[in-house]
Amino acid sequence: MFGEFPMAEESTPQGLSVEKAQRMAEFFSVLGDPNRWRILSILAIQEMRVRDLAAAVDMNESAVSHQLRVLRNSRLVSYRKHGRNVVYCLKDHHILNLYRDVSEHLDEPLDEPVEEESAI
Amino acid sequence: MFGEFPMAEESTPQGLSVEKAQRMAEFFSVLGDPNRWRILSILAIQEMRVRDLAAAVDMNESAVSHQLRVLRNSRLVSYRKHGRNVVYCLKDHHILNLYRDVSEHLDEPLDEPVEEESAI
DNA sequence: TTAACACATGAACAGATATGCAGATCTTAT
DNA sequence: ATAAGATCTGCATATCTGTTCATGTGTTAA
Repeated sequence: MFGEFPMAEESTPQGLSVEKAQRMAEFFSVLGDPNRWRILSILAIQEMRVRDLAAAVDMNESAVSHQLRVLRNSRLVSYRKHGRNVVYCLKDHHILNLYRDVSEHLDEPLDEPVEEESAI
Repeated sequence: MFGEFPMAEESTPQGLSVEKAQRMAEFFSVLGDPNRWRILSILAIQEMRVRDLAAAVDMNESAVSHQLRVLRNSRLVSYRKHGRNVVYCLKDHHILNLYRDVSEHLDEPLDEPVEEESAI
């Protein structure tokens, strides 16, 4: 199930390969920006053209365009052209699962380290 | 289910609040680094002290310690002290769900924009 | 054709981030 | 007590990232 992310013990655990870790990190970085989340959350409600999107998130149209490119490259949004307008919409709804999972995580309590007696 | 992430249409869709988007982004940023993924993936296999972890990911012990602090602050790892050693382990296994979901996403195909006839 | 509009793109700047080094803390061993 | 070991922390720095401004491309309207 976890591919390169085995749960079984080994003598020298490898974990993810550098390449896979890199790809993971690249994707999560895309969701590591608040403005991209705001854009995505609006597109989850309704598709919208760039101009209106910029107004909705109170951002420069250019900035939104730059961010939309990032989201396109990550295949999180798709788009279609309406004359001189470009309408964007949420493409991969997997993102809603991510939102839910992380939302739950953010509500979990924080706990303290445990002190033990003997050394390793 | 999605809290501030409603699916229903509105006259002026709001999407996530700036604050919620910020918290989301902060968490995803933590997973936006390849070395942190490698650390997490090893801790998913077995708990480990800092020194061995550093050797396993071929990183400076200081760098690993810095990253572990980030992971601690995000409550992704927990730790316990064994004498002068500190043993870290994966705390929140939600991360395995995230890994699975994103892994699937990364394998999805990329498609092209659709050209339409009339303007908006 | 010309002008206005919508969006994309490239360069540049400011702010954020990861890493390495040096030093500090705390623990165990001699 | 002294030394050595394991980890953490503050600082400096090189790199990355997001935004803005200016410009470019393509489309609609006059």
